[in-house]
Amino acid sequence: MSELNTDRRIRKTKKVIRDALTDLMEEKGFDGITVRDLTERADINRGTFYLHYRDKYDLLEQSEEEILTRLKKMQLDIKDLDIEDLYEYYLKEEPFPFVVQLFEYIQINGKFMRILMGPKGDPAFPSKLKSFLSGNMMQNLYGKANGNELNIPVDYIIAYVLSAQVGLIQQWLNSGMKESPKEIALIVLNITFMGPLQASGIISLEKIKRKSF
Amino acid sequence: MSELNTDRRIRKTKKVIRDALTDLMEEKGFDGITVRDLTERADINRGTFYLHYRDKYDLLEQSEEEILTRLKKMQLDIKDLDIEDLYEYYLKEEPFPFVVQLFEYIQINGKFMRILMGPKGDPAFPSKLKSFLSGNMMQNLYGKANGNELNIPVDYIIAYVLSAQVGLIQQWLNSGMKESPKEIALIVLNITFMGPLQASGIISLEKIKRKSF
DNA sequence: CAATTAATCAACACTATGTCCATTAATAGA
DNA sequence: TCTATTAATGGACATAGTGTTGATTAATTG
Repeated sequence: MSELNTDRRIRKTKKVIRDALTDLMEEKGFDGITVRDLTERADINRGTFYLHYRDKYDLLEQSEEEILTRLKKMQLDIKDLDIEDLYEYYLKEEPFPFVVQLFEYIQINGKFMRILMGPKGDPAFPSKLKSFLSGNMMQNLYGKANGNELNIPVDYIIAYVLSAQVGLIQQWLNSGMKESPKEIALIVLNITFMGPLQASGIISLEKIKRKSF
Repeated sequence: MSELNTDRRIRKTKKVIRDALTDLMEEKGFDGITVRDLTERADINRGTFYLHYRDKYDLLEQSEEEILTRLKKMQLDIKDLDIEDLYEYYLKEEPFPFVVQLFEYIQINGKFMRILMGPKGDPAFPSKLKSFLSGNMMQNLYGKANGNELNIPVDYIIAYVLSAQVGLIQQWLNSGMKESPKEIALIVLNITFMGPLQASGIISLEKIKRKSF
């Protein structure tokens, strides 16, 4: 409900504060920012800041929360995602719709998310993004991945995939979002399914097979 | 040379400050820490801190730098690493020695690195670690990965692999370093070579082959 | 147009910063 | 063991940021 603020002044104030946050984070990093910095940059009275946020941490949290809750809203219809469904898309060489949707939304908040996940950003945000992605895609992996021949603990598989996917998002943001959401979603699908070395053609699929298999 | 400080007092002071940094970062996150906090926790005079560090950022940077330069020292003998060499290890089911060495060193600084890369840590450290890993392992991938059938830009492959590997390191640290450096190095090798879904047995190698190939 | 409420301004006590200086204590080397 | 050196201490300083308050001004809504 905090979105549907009726008073134009509040909307305007919150906007300039958040714009100031984005810019200043890029310049000096989040923990180099003071409330003074924010209000000077936003050209508002310092007291006004405290009318809306408890402190700079509250501002950051609210800004992140807004992004994550909107992401969660688009997630509802794919709760019972199966690896076989994904496989169908892989065969059709089509990106999975949810992932396209995800990148479309990321694109909207591109600048802020790029900074948030960058070296001057919030060290907690990648974890938050991972646990969002995890909620979507990882449930049924748990079951299927047990008892694999190499005995790699499932947690490592999950950590690998989540971290890699966040890395792809970061690379996309840092390189200026040149690919369309569809294109980048297809890249994600292919690398994830084939593995990085196979998808890039560095190693052929045949070479992977090992004597022991 | 800053390591070989002859004066015992300096060594002692730096140690208690860095221990305080580690503990306080775990408790309240780096940017919640004040110099007062540090010196109270370390039980030294506040002025003493400024005898050794310019501010808390200097302390963090020196602490990270120490870890990274030591890492770089062990890296020298594997500069001309080839993907074929790695492939030999993969076939022999043996971890690559440098990676074992890497995890042995990480283990020594386990607690600090875990916190540094965690949600209360330094958002810049994962990038630093990536660029270290990149210096080692990525040069010759650039050449080989061009002109792959899927036309995935090489930067995405690299971002994927680096991010995934950092994710494995984090998972290892966060789960208490239960696997030996050899074991975790082998896990890294297998997942990287086969891809996560294949290594975990979720998808068979045969299924990956696609009509278009 | 009137009632409401957001934004401003100035002031407050408080905490942290980084830098002094004089003094004390520990250390290394002769 | 003694001495010169230098690290650590304790206290003080100006400066800057924090979060809150109360009185005042200005914008917004219905």
